[in-house]
Amino acid sequence: MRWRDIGDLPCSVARALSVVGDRWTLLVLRDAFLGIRRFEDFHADLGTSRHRLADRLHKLVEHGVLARVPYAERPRRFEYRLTEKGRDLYPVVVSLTRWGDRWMAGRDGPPIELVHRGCGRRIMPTLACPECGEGVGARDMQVRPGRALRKKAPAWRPTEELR
Amino acid sequence: MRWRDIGDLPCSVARALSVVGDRWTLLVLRDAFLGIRRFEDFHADLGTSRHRLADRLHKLVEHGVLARVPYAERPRRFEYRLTEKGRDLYPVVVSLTRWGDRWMAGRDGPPIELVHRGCGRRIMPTLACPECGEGVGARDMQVRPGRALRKKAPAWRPTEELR
DNA sequence: TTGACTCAGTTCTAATTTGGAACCTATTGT
DNA sequence: ACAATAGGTTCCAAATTAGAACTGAGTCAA
Repeated sequence: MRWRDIGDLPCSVARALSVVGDRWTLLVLRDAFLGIRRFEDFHADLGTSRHRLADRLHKLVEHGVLARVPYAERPRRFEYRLTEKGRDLYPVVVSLTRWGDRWMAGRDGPPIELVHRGCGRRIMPTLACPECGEGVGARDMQVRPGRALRKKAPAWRPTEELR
Repeated sequence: MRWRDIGDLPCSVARALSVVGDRWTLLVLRDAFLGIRRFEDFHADLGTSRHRLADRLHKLVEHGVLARVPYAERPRRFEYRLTEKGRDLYPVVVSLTRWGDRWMAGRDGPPIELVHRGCGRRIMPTLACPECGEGVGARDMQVRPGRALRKKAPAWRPTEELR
């Protein structure tokens, strides 16, 4: 299977990765969440080739994750801002940050820290059940096919448990 | 900058992506969270080349995300199981699922559904503050440099807000 | 005891993707 | 007139990937 076809699979992870699963794309988004908006700033921060960067930015605009909005006329200049769809990728970036902090940090600890405006404390957001509020991990969740899958492939049977 | 050097950046997202940011790797992990453990099963489910698959599995074992454990002698056979480090990537996979469900699902809705064992309800886990329990999004969090960065590059100044 | 089959790979080649440097265009500033 | 700035595009070499074929160790059935 070719990578460009993964977006057609009946799997939300695959579909999400068809948008953000390329090299650099999630780092572009990390920068966007840090407030970076302009081509030259992305380029300076990422160190990727201008070529790749232009391609990634345009692809994210195509997918509606970033919006290309003018910030100057004469000469016309654009910047790239997160849309709602883009901001909604925050949990992905935070989850990667959290994992990197826990498993890949050097002796000096995490490179950045996050403060929750709501309660003022330094925290790293975690996954929780929106109904009962409990924190959840892989073992707390059970999978079952949704309507889309029951329709297409009624025989599909996910394992009882995530392990 | 070459992709193989991103793990050296003082950024937890970059370091995490140096392990799971390759094509297919997060789909391998999705399968692992669905209970898939054997080479042939991964291969059948993913449709990637055996070549790539073998490479990705071994790389994940090297990084301690999967463990290669024997499940048969004569002939010796191994399966790949999530370690604690691997299970800790659950939030990344769930966040991608959630985003894919919201923004990329077809008319029939999400391909799979999750049930929280704790409260028995069908939910999709969300990000929350572990201290106060509030759900959090990009705009609720503020960034500041951690000790590692204050030491190395005291002038580094993240933007006031995530937008 | 030959031959088919299973599982978990490895090897090879062609096609695709990437990285890096150089170049382009419009405008402003000196 | 000349350099600088911002945001790209073009080109090519190098790295990565996809797909098919092959390997090897052991089992099973006739």
